[in-house]
Amino acid sequence: MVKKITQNSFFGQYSYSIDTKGRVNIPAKFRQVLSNDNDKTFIITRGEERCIWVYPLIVWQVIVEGLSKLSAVSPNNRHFIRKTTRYASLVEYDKQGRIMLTKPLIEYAGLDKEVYIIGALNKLEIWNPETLDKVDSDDTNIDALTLHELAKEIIL
Amino acid sequence: MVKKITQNSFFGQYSYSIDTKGRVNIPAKFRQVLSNDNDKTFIITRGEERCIWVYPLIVWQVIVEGLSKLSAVSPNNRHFIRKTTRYASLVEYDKQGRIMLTKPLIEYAGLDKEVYIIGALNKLEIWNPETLDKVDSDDTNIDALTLHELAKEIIL
DNA sequence: GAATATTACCCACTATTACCCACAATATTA
DNA sequence: TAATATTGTGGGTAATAGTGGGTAATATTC
Repeated sequence: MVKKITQNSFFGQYSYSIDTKGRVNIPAKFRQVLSNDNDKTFIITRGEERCIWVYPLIVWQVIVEGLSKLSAVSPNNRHFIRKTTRYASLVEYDKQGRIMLTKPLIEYAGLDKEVYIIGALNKLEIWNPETLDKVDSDDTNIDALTLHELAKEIIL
Repeated sequence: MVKKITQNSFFGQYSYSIDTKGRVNIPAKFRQVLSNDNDKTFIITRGEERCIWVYPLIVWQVIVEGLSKLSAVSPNNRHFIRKTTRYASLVEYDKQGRIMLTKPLIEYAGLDKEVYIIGALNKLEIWNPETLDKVDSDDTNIDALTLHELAKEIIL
């Protein structure tokens, strides 16, 4: 039995392949820490930097709640809400543990046969390996000083 | 019964071997000081300088808590979270007290049959002996001033 | 409504992992 | 010192995981 403490908490990088039908396996390690009330259901949507974000149903619901509290009067908020929900799609995994990705999302993330699936705490990310490596090595967006501050607060 | 004060606190260096299935024994001395709530579970991940870091579940949990407080909206935070969690993997030790290392981590640390397992306070480190010796004798990375500062803070 | 594409639901095969049991070497206890 | 328990290491086997594909049901298009 899986510990409560690790539920819906994902980390690690895995290499998987998409088949001709657009299906990808959800890594077994991730399926094992899903809380039961997710009911095999994920929400897939556009992530930042050309990846696909995969949220367990329960986690997604919390996000929606948060969004609904944002006032729709502010243009910023409206934009953020639209951006987050517009490309979202609900999927269930099959007997073999695979979900089917939508064509628009596959295209958005530029996915080929091989993909990386990485755990990002409350969600998963699906990447074209090349894209991830590029984003990873490109630290022009990253402020080294802030990183250093973060590292001081969180003892590794 | 083990004293609270020594729980999840590791010291010393041991020599062990990895078998053909990628399993390594967790030294008995280390298993004995694990707090029960770890439930035989570790998180293994990439360490600095080509070693593998092995965190008891409870220790890791504190790190994750810190990370969860960071918003994913900031690129800096996303980068830091991904960097920290990307190569992590949850493992349990078996009846014989062994954990199974993942292929990517074995490769990263350049592990052969023989390894050193050393206690590093809140975590363990698994090294290829050659790599450790090299890192150990090469102190060009060490900033003497920082060492001096550390020595002032921590009475040895 | 017919033709075509898409999806849901099976089944099958292979590689990997989890779960045993075994045993020698070392440590502990009587 | 003899007996017993623990530790480190190896290996066999059943179960699981990852991947591919067939086909019937459903949806879409003309």
